[in-house]
Amino acid sequence: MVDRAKPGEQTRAPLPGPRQPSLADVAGMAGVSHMTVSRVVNESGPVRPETRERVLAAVQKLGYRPNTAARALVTGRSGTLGVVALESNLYGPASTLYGIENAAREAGYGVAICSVTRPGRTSIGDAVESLRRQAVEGIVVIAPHVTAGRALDAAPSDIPLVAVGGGEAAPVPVLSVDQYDGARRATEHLLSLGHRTVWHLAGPEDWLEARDRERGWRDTLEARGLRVPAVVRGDWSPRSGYEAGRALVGKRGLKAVFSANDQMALGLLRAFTEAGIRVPEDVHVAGFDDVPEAAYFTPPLTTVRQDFIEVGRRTFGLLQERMAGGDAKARHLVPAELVVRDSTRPR
Amino acid sequence: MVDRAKPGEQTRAPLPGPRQPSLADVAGMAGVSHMTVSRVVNESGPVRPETRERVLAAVQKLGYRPNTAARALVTGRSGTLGVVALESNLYGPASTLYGIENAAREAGYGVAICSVTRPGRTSIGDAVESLRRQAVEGIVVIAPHVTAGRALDAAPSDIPLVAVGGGEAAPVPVLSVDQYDGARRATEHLLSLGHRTVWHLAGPEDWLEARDRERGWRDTLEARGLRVPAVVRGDWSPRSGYEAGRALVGKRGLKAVFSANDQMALGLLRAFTEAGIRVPEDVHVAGFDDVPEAAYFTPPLTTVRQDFIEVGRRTFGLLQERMAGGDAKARHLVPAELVVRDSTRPR
DNA sequence: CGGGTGAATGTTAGCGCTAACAGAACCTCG
DNA sequence: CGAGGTTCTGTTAGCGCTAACATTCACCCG
Repeated sequence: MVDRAKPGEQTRAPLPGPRQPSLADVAGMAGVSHMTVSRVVNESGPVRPETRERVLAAVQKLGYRPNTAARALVTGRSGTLGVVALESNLYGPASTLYGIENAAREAGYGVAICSVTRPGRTSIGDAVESLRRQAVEGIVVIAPHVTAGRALDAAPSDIPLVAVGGGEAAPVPVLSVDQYDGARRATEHLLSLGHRTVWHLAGPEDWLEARDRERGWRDTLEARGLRVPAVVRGDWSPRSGYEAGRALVGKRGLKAVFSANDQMALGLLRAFTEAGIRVPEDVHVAGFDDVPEAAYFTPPLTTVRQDFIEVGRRTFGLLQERMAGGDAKARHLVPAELVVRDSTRPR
Repeated sequence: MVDRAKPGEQTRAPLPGPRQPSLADVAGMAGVSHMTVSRVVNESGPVRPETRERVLAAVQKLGYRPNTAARALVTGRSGTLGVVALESNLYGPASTLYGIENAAREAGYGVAICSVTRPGRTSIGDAVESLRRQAVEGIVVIAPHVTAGRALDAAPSDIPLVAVGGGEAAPVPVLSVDQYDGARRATEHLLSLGHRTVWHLAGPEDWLEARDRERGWRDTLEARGLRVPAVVRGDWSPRSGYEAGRALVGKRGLKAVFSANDQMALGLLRAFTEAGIRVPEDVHVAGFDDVPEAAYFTPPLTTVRQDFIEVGRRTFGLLQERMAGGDAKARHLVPAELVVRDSTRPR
């Protein structure tokens, strides 16, 4: 399959007015060759200050803007990166995207995006392909999803590609927050309050982050020889947290719950409130993410902060390295930080 | 000022391996001219089925991918749109972006983004300029901000540009949710519960959305000859809502509050809870946005839903129209919908 | 059976730019 | 003063593609 999209074909009016000025136009006005203009514009090669002035004046006057297509054609570099974003309206992915985009722009790159709703081997492959058609020089896949990991197995090897939050086995460099350690910290914090065990409201099974967090929780309990309660599973949404909360109400020995994200924790709190269970008096609750709202939940939520902006910046760095020829297959971890609030106030 | 960014200049390794296959390569393998290949690939002009087969096979075998730069150079069309996003990690903007991107991709366009942290005439201008350097064919500015509106006054007229949530006076087509009407509905709903008046926690003064919501609230009260309490102002964040809530506690006649967004409403709820004021028993609260969390606040929040995905889709439609030569300067409104929940349960 | 017709294919030019080299102008120094 | 730099500027070619026109070929019809 090859590019068949012909955007706006029928609808487009003939291009308006006189075309954009070119190097030649500027050159004509400044009385130099187009090559001199190119040198001024790109600051490549020596130009007499006086000549430069004339050229710059002409550039200004004509409103000259380099034609990226022509430049890309001859240099083979488009100056654009691509980002594949899964569920990009979620807080985490959106912030990560933001971080990447900022870092990229500072380095002089443009960013093209392609979002995917339902993950899967094909959809991510399609997204990558769609970006390649836009001639991106490198790709970041924001896809903390198991199938995403599998999709990466089939990742093209002829374009630099890095992933955020991908699995360990991914055949590409991966950067992610240390979910495992974050979960461990949250669980230990809950245990430090004197509980016999900690329940876990996990995220969807096919999300790597959900798995890592669950593993961190489980390992912590097991390392201490504590009972590991059955996992309750949600889908990240507040609604699923609410439903899980209703299911948890009345469980014997329910004293501490670690939710795999803040939104589900919110649902939990809601369900507990409705059932007359008080947090933190009766049950302690911790979340994950530290969304801006978390500090204002009822009660304010103890949670694990992920610095998404930092993740975005470092991801870009990783991609840049990769584009420079480095082929680190390594997995890079950004530490997570426990933020203690009222939902785990000691009794 | 002209493009001076030279991405990855020093770091970049010489391009790896043999270059990407070109039309000529495919042509050679299929035993036809490059022009025939072009026709097959673009489905332009007649090609004998048998020839097409051969060409397609060669395309497949070589992994041919059209070179966008070359195509853009000769056609003058890049197949890319640009989106300037302000605070793109907020729920609303992120969702809008998502909607635009989806609609654009379906129509065969790629999307380049450029986010801006602090708005202002220059920063938005810079963003637009940065996108133009990426040769986008049209631009959407997501910037529900007053200064954004002003920046749009200086918008270049030689590229199709539309805005989301811009002011009425903007010299470009604007699409937005009907903030005024939404605020009116929320206020009337609160009044319908039998209150003498409704307090308002407004958003930042320099946001158009904040202004429209405030106006909707004020007009509703004034139309009924009701007392208009002094506006309390926040910055959209839960924290500012919390602070506003503390300021409101103890005000005489505080029975109903309309918050300009859900996050601030969350802060309000928090402050009220801490002060022993019960919602909805003592005070009624309504928000704006209907973020996914709103239904799970304590108590679940009555709010005004904005369909951001729809906004995104329609914005793209507007831009497409504009690119086709239409020059509707009109302002398009998407209706907002009141969602009633427990925070305004009648007493 | 010649000439018209239309479908299928090929040829050519050029989009705007940069790389690579070629030339001109100016120095420096023995 | 001229060989041998240096600095500045110009010329040429070609990136991969599509638009426009040119050509070929098969076929139909009077």
